[in-house]
Amino acid sequence: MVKTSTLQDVARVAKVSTATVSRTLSNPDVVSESTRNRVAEAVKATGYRINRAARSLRTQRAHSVLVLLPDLANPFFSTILEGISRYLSQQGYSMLIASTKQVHDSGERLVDYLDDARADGMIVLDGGLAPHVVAMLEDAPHAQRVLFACEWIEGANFPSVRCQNRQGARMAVTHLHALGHRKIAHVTGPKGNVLMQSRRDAFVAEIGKLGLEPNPDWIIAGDFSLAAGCMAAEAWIALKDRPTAIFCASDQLAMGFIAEVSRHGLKVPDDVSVMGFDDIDLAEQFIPPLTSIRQDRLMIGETAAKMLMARILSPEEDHDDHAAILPVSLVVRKSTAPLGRSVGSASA
Amino acid sequence: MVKTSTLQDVARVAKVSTATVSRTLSNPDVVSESTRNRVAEAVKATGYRINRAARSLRTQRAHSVLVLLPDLANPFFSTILEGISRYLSQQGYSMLIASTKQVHDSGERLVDYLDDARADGMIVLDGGLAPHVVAMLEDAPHAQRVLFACEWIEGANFPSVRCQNRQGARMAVTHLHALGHRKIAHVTGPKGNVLMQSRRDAFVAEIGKLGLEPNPDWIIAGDFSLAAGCMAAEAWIALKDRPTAIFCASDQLAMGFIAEVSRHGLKVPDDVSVMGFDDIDLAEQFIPPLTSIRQDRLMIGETAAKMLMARILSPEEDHDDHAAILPVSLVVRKSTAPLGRSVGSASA
DNA sequence: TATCGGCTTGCAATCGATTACATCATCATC
DNA sequence: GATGATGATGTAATCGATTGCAAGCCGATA
Repeated sequence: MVKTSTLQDVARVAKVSTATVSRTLSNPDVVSESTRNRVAEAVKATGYRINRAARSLRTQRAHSVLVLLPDLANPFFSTILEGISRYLSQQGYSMLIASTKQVHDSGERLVDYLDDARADGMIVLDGGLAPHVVAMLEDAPHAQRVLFACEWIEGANFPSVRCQNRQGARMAVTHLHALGHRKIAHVTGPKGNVLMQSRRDAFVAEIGKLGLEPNPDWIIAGDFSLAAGCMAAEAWIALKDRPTAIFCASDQLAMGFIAEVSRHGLKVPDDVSVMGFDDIDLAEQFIPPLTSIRQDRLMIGETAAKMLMARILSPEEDHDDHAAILPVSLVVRKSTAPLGRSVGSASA
Repeated sequence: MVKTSTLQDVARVAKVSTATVSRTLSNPDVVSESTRNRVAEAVKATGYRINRAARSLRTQRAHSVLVLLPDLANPFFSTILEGISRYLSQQGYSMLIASTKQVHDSGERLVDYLDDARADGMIVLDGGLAPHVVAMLEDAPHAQRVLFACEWIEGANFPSVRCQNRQGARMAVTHLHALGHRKIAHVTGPKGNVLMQSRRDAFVAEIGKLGLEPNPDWIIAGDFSLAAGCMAAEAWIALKDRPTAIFCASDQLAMGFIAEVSRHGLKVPDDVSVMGFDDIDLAEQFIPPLTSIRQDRLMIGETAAKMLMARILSPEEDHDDHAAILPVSLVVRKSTAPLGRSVGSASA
């Protein structure tokens, strides 16, 4: 922190009281035009910058929002952050970042961020919070200030921004079915994860709806990671009756899957069609370019920031937008292909 | 921000003055044990949380650091952020994030973060700041509070954390040379970028040192992105005399390059060896797994945070660690192979 | 002319924590 | 018993901005 001029300095130069300067800055309509000009000049002359700590103390507003990630190193979140930050900075708010793991390890409590005037609200991108942490957040008056994005907590009542996970899974199955595939497998996300559940349940439902044979062996447990994708590929290879198409719950899973089957000399999509979920930036450049379900991560971020800011700025108001469900779309690329193009001929 | 109990409340419960409570919390040694216990109990009873805005106002310390990225959506930075955040939170500091582009677009000035008491210092991951922005940062007393990581500003005097870019480029050339390659190309980073310059210069120097023919056509201008990698591949394909190995200035470039040559029916590493720089998470899972120069991004982040914190906590002291140069290492995977394994036979 | 309302502006309290300085008790020393 | 050192605690000013209230000024109205 660096010494700069204060309201007092500006007031002295403009020959008015600090009250007038403050009003000029935050509510210009109530001061006369001549004063306004004088103050504006004084501000320029002194290079005045408001002291946010002082303003926060007085107004009880931190003017910043905490974004909570399960894992900072996961590239999936970066575009969401971009969206959040874009809206926040437009509103004069700053973005604090922390990871749930780190907060936990350092012995801090999440609610501290709210309680100690560091943040006015938080956007949580982690549906895996421990129950006692959730309980603290649910306690009034914190609950008003918390919003979940992407993931959420089953049974809790926080506002949230989600994408159409079930719809995405349905689109995936429909796509593979339309290509002629009848034996379709699913590699799931991590156990207990709400996204994993939504996508898996919708997958199972859609399989049933299309009259396809449900086979428990064809639902392979994973965890969204590249490594899990590799392991899923091993599991798939070991199957006696191999599905011809795989719907992975994340792009990273799909990439790991493809990498591993390639190592075994199998080709995608010739030997097996594989698709992902998320449409991360790299999906397009992967070899083969990945068919995926696209989420608009920028919009997720912006929507989340917007909803939270609305609640922060008018806490009294009844906000009826309790959950924003954002659309997903199917992006067809090269990792999925019609059944029979070469399957059967090439079981290496 | 949410109403909580204050120092006053604790003082009342513990039947001491606020001064004593404050001392107990920040400098326990100077209060008697009995008082200390009484205060501790009162803190627990009231659920007291320090108000950071008030503390910041009084101490002139924001207890947070701004991290400035060129682009939030770039996954390269996420692990660095993890490293920074890890060290900061350990020190009781928070991490603010902004992108240079956004700050610029919103009309804010970077120095405002320092001037308005939002941050005590900043870590800049963008070497492409406009000169007038750099000039403002160089002005005392800001300069003490700014540190560059990964990239830096040529000619400016900020402390910085870098990795051995030149050494990395040398290792790359040596590796390819050892595989028998004699015609080696380089796809560069963006024009004007300091990393691009370091890597390119070291590349050129090493080519000369090994007695290889320098060919200006074999230095292809890129910009670290996937798309640029694709375009570089086009350029390479169009060459009459094609180099047999390509050293790309980033992994994304290498991935784009490989994707594009694959689309043209060429194989990596059979038809051409390609390697990247950075060793991002995905490099290992790419097909083929990417040979790369590894930077320890977690350590870059931690080191940067540590150096900056040292300067923030004792600004008087003379810090002699002006630039930390972190080691890189060669990670050999499947995208590079000995010359002649099949080159020449397969110019499809 | 006295009164009133509207518009501007100033005074001063306030937000919550820190800290220089003063005070007080205790105990050792001469 | 006076003196002073030591340690523990309290008093009150302070950081810089905001805002309720009061006051001053103006012209309009009765």
